[in-house]
Amino acid sequence: MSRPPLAKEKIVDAYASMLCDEGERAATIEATAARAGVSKGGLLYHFASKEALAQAVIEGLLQAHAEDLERMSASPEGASRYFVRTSTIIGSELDRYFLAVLRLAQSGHEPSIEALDVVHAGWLDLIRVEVKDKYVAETIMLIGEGLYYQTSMPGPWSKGTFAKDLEHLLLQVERLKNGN
Amino acid sequence: MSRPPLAKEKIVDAYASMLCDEGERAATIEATAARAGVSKGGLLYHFASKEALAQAVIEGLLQAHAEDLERMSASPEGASRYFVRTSTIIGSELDRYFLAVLRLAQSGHEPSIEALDVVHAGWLDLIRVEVKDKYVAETIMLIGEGLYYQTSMPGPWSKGTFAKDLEHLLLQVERLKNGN
DNA sequence: GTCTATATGGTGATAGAC
DNA sequence: GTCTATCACCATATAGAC
Repeated sequence: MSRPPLAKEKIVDAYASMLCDEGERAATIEATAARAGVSKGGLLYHFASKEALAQAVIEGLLQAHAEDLERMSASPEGASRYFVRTSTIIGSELDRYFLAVLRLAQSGHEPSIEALDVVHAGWLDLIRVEVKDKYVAETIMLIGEGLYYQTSMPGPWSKGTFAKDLEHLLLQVERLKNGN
Repeated sequence: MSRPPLAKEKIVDAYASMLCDEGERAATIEATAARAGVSKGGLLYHFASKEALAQAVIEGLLQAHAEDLERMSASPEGASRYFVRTSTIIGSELDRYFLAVLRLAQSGHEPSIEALDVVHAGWLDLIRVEVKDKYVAETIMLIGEGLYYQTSMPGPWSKGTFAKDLEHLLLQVERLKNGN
């Protein structure tokens, strides 16, 4: 990373944001260029094709994920609580890249599908270090996943229903872990 | 319903399948027509615009959902177990319509967003009839949601990891319900 | 490094034949 | 009810000016 050209990063970020907010259909090269503040030709100088742009988003996800795994394993609250809690955080870099790659995966983009597999496996592995019972660990992971998908959903119901009950949901996670 | 023209139904089904399998980008009028076995013009006789097609998919979801709620509340195993268990079933009519509307919602389609809110609220309401504790009910719903999103994911990891542990996950749901 | 201009093909929708 | 032909517009990508 060190000092990558500013324009490149702005373009990748714009593309990821477009994918999250408006979907693959709307995430055209021209719309991405406009959001990044460059022209179509300017964008295509940095990324020769749309596929190259997708690749950059995937790399952004993998890097943000690696940093997240470090924070997660170092977290005093424990991996599972960290995972479920941060599932309600939308707008972070990790979150935007994850959602963007998810959109690509959902339209059949193979490299994105593989990247998401790696990311999911990484999270579950860390939860299983803390929570020895395999099925409890999986259940906790599913709660976090469900929470994440609900939170990242556009509708008012999805946005409001679970996120405000986070503390209570974390209590249920504790119950699962401790067997009471 | 009784006896709706066969062609119309085949077209809606083709559009929903395209949305699920290939995403909004690939779900063009022409591709949908080809999958349904009609020409572009033939499709546009039944559905004057793409928006009309989207509306039909939403109606299909709401109807399949209504039927699902009936089965869910009549289910001897209980609403929550029914909900989590059926979250791993992919390929059903309900599943395809849900996923299709989800794709539309994720690209910002307002009517789809509203329909999904209704569907989610309907499921949670029924779970809460069985599971009195609000937060336990929400947790169970999240497990089902997480399971559903993992199962509907293209990658091999997502497909295999949780679905085969379904019985063990249902056991965790019981633990949450019964407080042990 | 960034722009404009342009080639080429896809995409939604209309008109009208059968 | 279904088709072909057609239109206007949009998307990706290239070429070349600055």
